Amino acid sequence: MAPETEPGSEPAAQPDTRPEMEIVHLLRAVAVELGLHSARFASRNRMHATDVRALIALMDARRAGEEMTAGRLGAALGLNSAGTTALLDRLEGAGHVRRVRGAADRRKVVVEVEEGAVELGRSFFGPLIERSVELLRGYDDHQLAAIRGFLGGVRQAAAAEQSPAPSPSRSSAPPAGRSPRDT
Amino acid sequence: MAPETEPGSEPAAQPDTRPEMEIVHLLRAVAVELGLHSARFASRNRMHATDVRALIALMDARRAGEEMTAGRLGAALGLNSAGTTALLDRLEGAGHVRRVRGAADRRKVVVEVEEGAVELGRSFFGPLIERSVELLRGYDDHQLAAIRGFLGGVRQAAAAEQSPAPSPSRSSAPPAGRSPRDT
DNA sequence: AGCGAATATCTCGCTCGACGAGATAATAGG
DNA sequence: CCTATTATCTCGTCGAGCGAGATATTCGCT
Repeated sequence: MAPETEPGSEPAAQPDTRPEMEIVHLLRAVAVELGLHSARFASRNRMHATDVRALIALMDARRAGEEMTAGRLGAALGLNSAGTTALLDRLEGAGHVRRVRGAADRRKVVVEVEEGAVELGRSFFGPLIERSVELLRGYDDHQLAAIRGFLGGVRQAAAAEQSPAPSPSRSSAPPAGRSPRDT
Repeated sequence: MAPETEPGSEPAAQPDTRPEMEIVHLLRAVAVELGLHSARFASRNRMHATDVRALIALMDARRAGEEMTAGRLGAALGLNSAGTTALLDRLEGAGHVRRVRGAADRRKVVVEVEEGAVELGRSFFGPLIERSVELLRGYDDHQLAAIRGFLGGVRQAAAAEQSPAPSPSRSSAPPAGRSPRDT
């Protein structure tokens, strides 16, 4: 039967000592640490987690050359329209973004990141990115392939995990596990 | 002048095309995906992000054979005592944990995870962990060392990052980073 | 053109997680 | 024992995000 490990205490299922677990926990630790890093950036600039996620989404879009509308941003963050409006009010009030009426479709509100916010982000996340690149330079192609493969595999596993309906998955993953959307 | 990339649009600083950036972004994507995975677990079980983090902290402690008190848990999550009490009320109400008065020090409240919650977590995160282990088995020691090294390095970089404590700007930016703690 | 349906965002009222301040209970020290 | 300290809980409040619905703009159909 199950061996007791701590008399007088919980069963405390034995730990799973496979050597691979070390890396699995390490990955989780990195994810947590990156989250805390963002949180630090947030509170340091009087923002909340959502605001930071929004800025990142906006910069990603900018980098990709696409314009980000209020609706798309809200969808990307899993917020409904009311929450999105509140988010934009906050970001705009803080001077991080600017609302611009859509040129083609004037119902839309295109959200543009202020140069200052970009700079703010770069100054905070830049060093971490540089350090990461530096670390990666120390590995050969065989190793880089492993890192890529492992991260890509975990990402897929975490993303695809138990989805009952294997319907056409849009290119950039929908809100996942969430879809408040109104209207 | 900086070369224009998109006429009629923002300056949109050019993308940083270094090949290492692919992995950097991949790591970020994994972190995001793991976060969403937890969020999925949370909403599927009518919990919030904090509740899941709490359960994880509790199970980590359990695995390490330490007992987790209300105070230590709150500190680990960055909650103040009021928030911690509310959190425990929620978790206990949902039947995921149990409050037990400290045996030695009866002021303390030891939080114990119910077996059902452990099972719930295992059934949700288990497959992802198994898949990760499986992926890792496909690499040789040289590659595993790279994965470990990279993740460990990024973790350190994200954790240690800039904390020079410039000047205690009390009233305006108190929570800075972490440790609300009251008392 | 003209009108109703669809779409994009905003406004209002509410819920609930988290905070600050302080109350209560138990322990440790002299 | 009496006081300082520690651990948790209670109470009142703030604010992020939700649901419902209002408003503005565009699209499709006849």
